[in-house]
Formats: sequence, structure tokens, C-alpha cells
Amino acid sequence: MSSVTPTESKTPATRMKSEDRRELILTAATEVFGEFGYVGTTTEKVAQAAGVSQPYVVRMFGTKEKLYLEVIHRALERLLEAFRGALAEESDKPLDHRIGLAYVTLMSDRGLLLVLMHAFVLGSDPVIGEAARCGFLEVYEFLRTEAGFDAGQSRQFLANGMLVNTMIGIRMSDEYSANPIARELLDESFPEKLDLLLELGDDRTTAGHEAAE
Amino acid sequence: MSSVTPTESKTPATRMKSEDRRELILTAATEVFGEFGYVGTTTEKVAQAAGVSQPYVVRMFGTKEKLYLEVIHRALERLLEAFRGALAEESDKPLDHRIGLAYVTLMSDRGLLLVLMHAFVLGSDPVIGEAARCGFLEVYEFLRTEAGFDAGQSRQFLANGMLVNTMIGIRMSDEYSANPIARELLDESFPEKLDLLLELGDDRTTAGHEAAE
DNA sequence: GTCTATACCAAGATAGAC
DNA sequence: GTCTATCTTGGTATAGAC
Repeated sequence: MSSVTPTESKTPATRMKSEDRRELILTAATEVFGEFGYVGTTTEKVAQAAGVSQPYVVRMFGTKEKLYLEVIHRALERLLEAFRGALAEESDKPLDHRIGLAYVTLMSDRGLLLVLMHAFVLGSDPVIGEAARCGFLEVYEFLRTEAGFDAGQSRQFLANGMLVNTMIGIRMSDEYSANPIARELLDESFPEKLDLLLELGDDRTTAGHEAAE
Repeated sequence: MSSVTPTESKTPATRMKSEDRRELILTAATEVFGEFGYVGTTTEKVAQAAGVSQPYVVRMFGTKEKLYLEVIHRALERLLEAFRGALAEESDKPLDHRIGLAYVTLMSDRGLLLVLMHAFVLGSDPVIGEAARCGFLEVYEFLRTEAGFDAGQSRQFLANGMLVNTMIGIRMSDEYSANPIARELLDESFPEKLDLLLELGDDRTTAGHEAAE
């Protein structure tokens, strides 16, 4: 099964509080948007992943775009939350190492890192691009101000993050076992937590994409 | 006008050799795909940018997907070509610096870097993802083998590249003049050739994206 | 080699029932 | 709160004329 697993049949979803349902859909949407990108995601896919009907998704968030914005906002919130956690943490490890680890650990929150990455390449979109720039700068500011990194360190940190995102997005881990070159690159790119990446890949397939004939 | 500038009116394009027209369309497609991504690009947009009719684009390349694959392939070719140029170049600068500069210089080839970046996040697509992984690994192999970098240097180089791609994709340069934080990040991210990025941004707009009402 | 016309399908959004 | 049915748009691809 893909990371985007429809919650089974069409039987009406059991009635639940709007807030809970909302959270459920946002989680599902994060995964789906992370896999297919903004344009490549249909509200139908999100609905299936969340186990509700397509119109309900639209109804609840207004438009696909608004849904995406909420997803991005939420992802960013969690990202910074994780960073602040690493900052507060008692440890003898250097700070950049701790925050880096926190970042990589976010891989287990399916789609979270990827959904941001997708937003980052949509800079020319008037509304999504704007949100992406703001979000990115927010992270940069965190590194400079709260974490106390200098400009060079911050840049370096972000560069590593973008590489990590790319390795996840491109699903390089699929090549890990068969391709020694890929393995070397992966080993080099994930100081720790490579296991996390490899596990994640296990139940991913190409489901949801049109099958190549 | 956007980077994707329609070549004026609908008057039948002057008859030209298939090969030349092909190249023309590939150039246009690189720009458009770079801006909107694979799914976000319509064959119609490509056609307009190239100054031909939409069915002609499809006719010439078979499907949108095949066109995209050709675009990626071509972009990768040019990338490696540029790297090999830097490799051969006589200079007292260190090699990594030269190749890095060659990379950043590719920004002026509109869409080239971005079209690759878009492919990198589409890893779960059976055919595009496959091409993306291959391409990425090809670059890595170049660094390790031809350029003679070790694994760490190569990783570092790629990380920097992904940050550069992200800065371009997110159109961070739009913030350069107004936002000091963005300026600092940009100054830090582009050792040289920042001017190139800033120039590029000048004639970009959000044209082509649905206007926010 | 290039276009016009069009078939066909997918997807977002709306209306209204339960 | 959640669904079914449906309208509408827009996008790929095909047919066939010039």
C-alpha cells in the first residue's frame, strides 16, 4: 500500500466532532500533498485517504488552496515545535546536531517535510509562493535568533535540510539495497536516522500514479 | 511579463525544420515546466510559450509525459556539460569552487535548474521518479568519479545545490530589497553570481497563475 | 509541418437530501 | 455532520484539413 491509504469502504463516516474530523483530514492531506504536490493532488484522493467524501473535504476547507495553506501552516508549526524541543532538551551534543536530528526525525511524520518542499518550488504562485517564502524565512529566523546560529551555520543547516528533503522526495531509499552508489550517498546524507528513512520506504509504492503501460 | 512569454499572435508559425522547432519547444517547455511543475504545466501553456498550437506540441512529442522526460534529459545533459567545462577549465581556483560557479551560472538558462528540482520531488511517480533518481545519481557519480570528490564533498556540493534550487524555486530574490533577513540569507547562499539571480527575477511576475481575487 | 475543431475525461465546486 | 448527484471548467489527445 502507498503512504496514502484509503480508509476502506464508502460507508458513511461515523459522525464525529468537526475539530477531530478536521485534524484527520489535515493529516491525510499532508500525506497526499506530500506525495503528489499541490497540483497533482485531487481533493478526491485526500477524501479517500481520510475516509470521507470529496465534497465534504471541500466543504470543510472552502477550496483546495485553502486546505493546502492550512496543511503548510500546520507543518511549519510542527517543524518549529520540534526545533524548540531540541533547543530546550538537555544534552551534551552540540545544538546544531540536536536540531538536525530533530529535523530528520520529522520524516516519520509522513508528508510533513515533503509538503513543505513542494511549496518551496511553487514560488511563482501568488498565494502559495507567498506562504512558502514566509515559512522558509520563519525557519531561517529561528536558526539565527532562537538557536543562535550565525548566517553561515544557518545557511549550512538549511542546505543540508534541502538535501534531506530531496532524498526523501526522490525516494532515493528505493535504491539503497540494489545500488551501491545510492547507498553511499544515503549513508553520507543521513548521519543518524537513516534507518528511519529506510523503514518509511517499505510500505510505499507507486499506487495512485497512473500505471505505466 | 512572466518568464513564460507567449510568442505573440495565432498566425501560423512559419514553417521550419522539425529539428529546429523541436528545440524551440523544448526550450519553452523547460521554462514552463520549471515554473509550474509537471502537473501544473499544460501543453497549452507550453504551446503558447513556443508560439505554436497545442496539438502540435502533443503531436511532436507524443504525450506530455514524454515531453517532460525529454526536457529533463536535456537539462541533465546541459548540466553535466557545464560541469565538464568547469573541470577542463584552466584556473587557479579550486575545483569545487569552479564547478559550484558553473552550477549557479546555469540559473541563466531559464527553468533548467527548476525543472530538475520539480522532478526530484516527484519520486513516487513510476516513470518520472525513475528518471529523476537516475539523473540525480548520474550527477553524484560525476562528482565522485570525474571530479574526484570524496563522498563528503559530493554530499556537501549537492546540499548546496539543493539550497540554491530552493532559493530560486521559492523566488526568495523577490524579498531581497525589502527584507533584510532574506537579503542576508541570499548573500550567504550565493557566493558569487547573486547578481545573476536578482536580474533573473526582474521580469518575472505571477502571470500564468490564477490571479488571487 | 502546422493548424482548427472536437471528443473525452478528470477534477473542483455547488445544491440539497439525510 | 456527512453524503449523493451534478454542474462546469479545463486539459490531453485525436482526426483531419491546409
